[in-house]
Amino acid sequence: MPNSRRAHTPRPVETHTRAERKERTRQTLLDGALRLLAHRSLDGLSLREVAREAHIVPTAFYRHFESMDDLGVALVEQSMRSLRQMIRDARRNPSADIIRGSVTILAKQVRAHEAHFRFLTRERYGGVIQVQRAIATELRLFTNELTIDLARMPALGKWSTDDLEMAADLMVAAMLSIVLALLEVDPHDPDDERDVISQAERQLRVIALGMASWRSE
Amino acid sequence: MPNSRRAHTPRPVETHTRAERKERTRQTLLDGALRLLAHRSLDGLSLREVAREAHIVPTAFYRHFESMDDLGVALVEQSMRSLRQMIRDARRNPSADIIRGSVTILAKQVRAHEAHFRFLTRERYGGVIQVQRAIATELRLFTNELTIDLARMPALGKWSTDDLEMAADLMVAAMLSIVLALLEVDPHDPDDERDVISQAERQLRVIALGMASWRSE
DNA sequence: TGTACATCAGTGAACGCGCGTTCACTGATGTAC
DNA sequence: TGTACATCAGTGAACGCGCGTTCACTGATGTAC
Repeated sequence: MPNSRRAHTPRPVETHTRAERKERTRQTLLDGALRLLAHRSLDGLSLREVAREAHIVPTAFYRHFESMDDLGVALVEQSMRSLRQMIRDARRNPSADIIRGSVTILAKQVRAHEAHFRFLTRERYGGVIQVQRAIATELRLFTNELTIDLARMPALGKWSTDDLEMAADLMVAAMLSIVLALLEVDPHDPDDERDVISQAERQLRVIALGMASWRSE
Repeated sequence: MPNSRRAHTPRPVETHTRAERKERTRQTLLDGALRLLAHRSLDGLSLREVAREAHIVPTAFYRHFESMDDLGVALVEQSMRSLRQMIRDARRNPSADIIRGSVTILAKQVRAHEAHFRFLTRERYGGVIQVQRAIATELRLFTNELTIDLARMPALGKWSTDDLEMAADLMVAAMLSIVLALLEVDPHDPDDERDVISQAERQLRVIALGMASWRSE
């Protein structure tokens, strides 16, 4: 017996439970929004555009999000998963050369989740206040974790908390500028990308050297 | 004899030539737009809002700018004047402690032109491509000048151009993150501001120390 | 200095459009018996 | 397993609104003589 359902509900695929279908549509909305945000900011994106991109009627949007701001926050959460994954990878990294290893992981994650990183860097100071706050909070967590990692290093055992934070903050600033450089580089010019990575490594090495000669009070 | 002009043309002030009046209105539009951009991005700002803020009918906007994008680029140019002024101040600075002097100037300029710096940092990755390009170009010029300054320093005489650029780029990244921290700090909490400035100085000192131990190939 | 005409910054009505949001609805999926 | 009812993701018409842009205009300022 062939499928007798009418084509009212879109995409009569193999997943049939309501919850699964709903989750699928939600993800379609998020993916579509992220696609539209590649070259624009959340501020200039309309609910109707996002619904259109997801092949859904505008009113159905409300079954998934209260507003575009709400969707923005969900997008931050999803993008942050990429960021956290990166940190976990870097932590697990047993590489002898920590700097080279970290930059390699950074570059790989940025390439694998370009849209997410583009969204995060753009909205960090972009517009919607809730979104900005969500990003700021996550970045502060990142800096705090790095501070703790630094505190555990024998060479920095005598540093003041203040100085550890200062150093972690500087390293995060350097990494952010590396992320931005990676996103700006022509993604299919391996030479340019190699240059950016080489410069990134040297910048982090300069910071490490500076930390080695630093005398914390 | 009292002023016999009818109140058709707004604000019958002492400047009477057409050119002066026009320039004044143009500036009113720019100032109003900057005010509206304090907490939002250019992408979400409408022509009619800007006209309203300047007490002008929407159609009169076109006597001054072709479009909102055009106004955006003009705003970049104006904001960049603050940035360039800062660089000139820093260059002229005969301070014994270059780092402390530079950070002081940076903080002063940011406080004196908060709206400009807020606009620049927000739109750097914000939306309108022309605006982004204008900002990126100006920042590259800044980095290039700093590279030349570094090349002139005796201690760095043997550095490769590549490494000089790497170091200048790192310093600019650090300064940008300082600007962002200054803009985020509660502007009327002098303690917070002092902490940010102190951290900024130490970060630049770490970089300087690192450069001192760096062996350029 | 006075007159006649040109310029042009700002006006105001009008347009068609996409927007966010409301509402009553449909019909497939889920559940209780 | 079959039936009757509840749930709810998605529909489609409708709304009022602010938007960018056009157009013909006004009247103060500028210019030529």
